[in-house]
Order: sequence, then C-alpha cells, then structure tokens
Amino acid sequence: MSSRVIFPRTDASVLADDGDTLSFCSTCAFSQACLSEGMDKAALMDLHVLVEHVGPLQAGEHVFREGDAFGAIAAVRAGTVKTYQIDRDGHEQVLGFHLPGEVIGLNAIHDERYPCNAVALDTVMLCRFSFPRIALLASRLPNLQQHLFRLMSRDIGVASLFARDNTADERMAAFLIGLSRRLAARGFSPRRFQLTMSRTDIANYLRQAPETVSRVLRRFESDGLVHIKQRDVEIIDLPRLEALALAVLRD
Amino acid sequence: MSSRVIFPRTDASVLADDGDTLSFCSTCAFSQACLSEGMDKAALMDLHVLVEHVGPLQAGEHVFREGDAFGAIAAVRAGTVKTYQIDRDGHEQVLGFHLPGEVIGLNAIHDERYPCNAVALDTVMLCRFSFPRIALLASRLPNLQQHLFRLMSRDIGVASLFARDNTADERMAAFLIGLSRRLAARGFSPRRFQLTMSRTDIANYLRQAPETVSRVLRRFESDGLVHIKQRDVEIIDLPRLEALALAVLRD
DNA sequence: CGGGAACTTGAAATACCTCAATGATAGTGG
DNA sequence: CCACTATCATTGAGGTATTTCAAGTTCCCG
Repeated sequence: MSSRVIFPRTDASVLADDGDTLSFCSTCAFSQACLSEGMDKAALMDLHVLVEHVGPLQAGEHVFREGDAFGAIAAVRAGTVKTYQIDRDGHEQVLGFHLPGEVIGLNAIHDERYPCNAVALDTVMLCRFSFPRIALLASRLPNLQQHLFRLMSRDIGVASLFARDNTADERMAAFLIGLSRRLAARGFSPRRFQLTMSRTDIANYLRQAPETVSRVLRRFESDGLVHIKQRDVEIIDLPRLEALALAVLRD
Repeated sequence: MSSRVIFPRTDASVLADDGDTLSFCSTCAFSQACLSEGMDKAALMDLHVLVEHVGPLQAGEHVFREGDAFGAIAAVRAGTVKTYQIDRDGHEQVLGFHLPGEVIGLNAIHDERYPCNAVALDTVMLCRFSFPRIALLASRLPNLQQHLFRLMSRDIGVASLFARDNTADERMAAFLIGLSRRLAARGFSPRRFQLTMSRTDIANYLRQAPETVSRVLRRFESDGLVHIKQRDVEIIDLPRLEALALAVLRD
C-alpha cells in the first residue's frame, strides 16, 4: 500500500482546462445539487472555478490522514473512500464508507485538522473544494450556504449502525440496505452491487468479529435473502432484508 | 410529565426588554463565542436581536418533538436536555445529553424537521435562534458563518460511546469523564457533580441494561474510583477513571 | 405512612467473541 | 504455466461478558 497522501497537493492544472472541468462537473454531485437548488449561471461558474478534480487514486492511496491540516472538503465522484482512525493500541477503527455523491472532510472544520484517515478502497475520483474559498462564496450565495448547512446537518447523529442493542443480523441487514439505497440514489442497481471493502472492514465498521460477518452472510445466503459470491452481492428477498434492517434504520 | 411542547411558541416578550436580554446574553455561550471571535459591536447587536430566551422549562417539558417543523436551534443556558427517539416498538433510544453551552437542533436543518425529541431533565433555560434569520445574518458576518460551520462540524461523527467493542466499564468511565470535562469547560466542578438523568437513561444511552449500569457503578465505588450517593457523583481517582475511558475516548 | 418508581442484587440464559485450523483467491516469480 | 505465498474468507468448538428474568430494597412524593 502506498503511503503517499494525495489530497494536500494543489493541482492547478485541472483548473486550466475549463471546458473539461465543466463537463466533468456535470457528473459532480456537489455542483449538481447546487444547480438544482436554483443557483444561477454566474454563481455556478464561481463554484466551478474553485473545484479541483483529483484522481484517479488507486486502492490504498490516502486522501488525507489524521492530523493533517484541514484545507478542503471533497465529494466522491467515483469509487469508495473508507474513513478510519487508529486506536492507541494500533487497532484500526472504521468510521464509514463513502460512495459517489457523498462528501468527506466536513468533520475537520472544527479544529482545522482532519480527525481521521481517508483511504481509497478502489479507483477513486474526487472533487476537491477549498474550504476557505467555498465558505467565502457561501456568504455571497445563500443557496450554497444552505446546501453546506444541510450537508453537515445530515451527518450529525447518523443512526449508529453499531449500537449494542441490535443483533448482528439486524446490523448486517441495515448495512446492506444502506448500501443498496445509497447506490440506488446515485443511479446504480439497488439489487446487485459489489462490496468494495473486505469482510474485515465490514466487521470493523459494524464492531463485530470478522467471523461473525462471515457467518451472518452465509446464513443470509442459506435463508434465501441474498446471493453472495466473493464480493458480489445480489439481494434476493429485499422485503425480508428490509424488515430485518428496520430494527436499526427505523423507516 | 407534561406533554406540552414549549419550543415552537414564539415569545416576543423576551425581546422587548432589551437591557435584560443583553445582560442574560453575556452568559449565553453562543453569543459569547461569537464575541470572542472578534465580532464587532454592531454585529453582536444584530445577533442579540434575534435571540429569544426560553424558559424556565420544568423537568419533563419538551423543547421539541420528532417530526416538528424545524424553525430554530437552541443553546442550553442551564439544566440538561435529553434527546431521544422512539423505536417502532415504542422503545426509547437516548441519543444524547446536552449541558449548558451546548447547542441542540442542528441535526434538523437537513430535512427541516426535528429528527428526534428533546426533553428537559431538570429546570432548563434556553437561547432560541431562528434558523432562517441566523443563516441570513451569517452571510453578512463571516465569523458567525464560520462559527456555525464549526459547531456543526464538531457534532459529526462523535466517537460512539456505545460501540460494541468497548466493555461496559470502559463506556461508563468514558461517560463520566465526558460529563466531567464538559462541565469543567463551563466552569463547574469536574470532580463533583449531579447526574441529572436516571440510571435507565444512562443505560439506554450506553446501550446496556440498567442492571449493568448499576453493577458497574457499584464496582467503581468499591474499587475506590468514584463515590456515588444516589445521583451525586464524586470522582475519587480521576487518573484511573481516565485510563479506563481512554479505550473509548482516544485522548 | 403508603404506594410507586427507581435502583440494587442474584442466578440462569445467550449472543457473540476468541482461538485455531482449514479452504479459497489472487498475485508473483521461477 | 504452475507452484508458492500471502491475504482473505470460512467453519467449528469453547469461553465470557452482558442480558434477561425475578426478587428485593431504597427513596421520594403525595
């Protein structure tokens, strides 16, 4: 695994080619969302100017590391980013998996340092937004400010998937349903997708032993809930899986 | 327990008495923080105008309820506010306890509804800030905008106290240390304080059985870590309690 | 003083973890 | 192309922390 950190690098070259930047940005969730909220052309132009396109990053390359000075947030355009912390005992603690359309780095604003590591799990493309600049722009553009507030608000108190009172089955079901829905929201198939993370990562995220993940997935398979071949997942009985997840997701 | 909801009520009377409002606000964490960030007098005046002082609320009175239309955030000035959700099975899920100086309601921005209930555990005083108005003001005052961003950022991905891989002892220690530090930051004693919440609430928050909370506290007592008489807590061996909490808090 | 809630305490049940060994997969170099 | 290795995944058996169930106790408020 490369230990090079990609993110802090300021790559001005991507800003030079304006046409390309704009065309890329049409697929960028962040800009899109702002657009759909009635931002005018000129405003959108301002936003595009401060976007940097980062990537592709290969699996194992870090976007940022814990303790790095905070300078920018980023929207995932393609691939999966894992955020994690390293325990004082040297153990990894997986905090989350970030799919295309999702924004990382928002939790670094508070003390101007990234409080966690972010690493690419596969080939990742990012849109990087300098935070000082987007904050400045936000004071001129109420829609952008509101969008940032909403974005951050959504990440507060995310229903803890790893609460103790839910069973291993319920949490795994919730994990799969969560992935399914988030992928669906981005136009991917909600029934068939790839797990870009290892069993160990899933276990770590759900705060369980890897063996438990293995057993639960196997049980799901033999119960006809899903079909799993390596990291390929096909959800067979969505209603039943959702029923299981209900205990965690509440909707 | 009264089921009346206090928060949505707009009480303009508190705004009338300007002198009183201002003197109260000198103790209001929210305004204070803005002040300390170099906001000028005029700006501070603008902020004070949109503050409403709510309370006192009695134990059991709700600040807001899940599903209520979002209109404002609030800073706790005195007392403790508990946030919780009701499970589909009718079971309560405690999300957090909010002490003086802490802000509630930030997680409601996203879909313009409060995603949880907020109830006073004792006599509570609040500063209420209309969100549309404070957001508008924020676009004129970069310091205020930055403060709001920081406030929200801090609440993202709070180290989950109820992760499965920590023992009951570690989580309880972390809970007590957390309270201690937060109270200390507000000028209260870090060694002696009152638990304003019931054992059941603590258990629910830590995602364990009330019996476990009881047993752990008693063990702490007999190990000479703390002295507990009903809801009065005195921390005897802070270093050892912190050492226990370290596994959860990472610092 | 009585009634009810909150809290404590004990014994049994259980879901999950740990430990240990085996099986699959992919990447590597001969 | 095929062993070879390393990593990841699976499977089984036994142990344990915590829950659950059930019974007391204390405290508080009317």
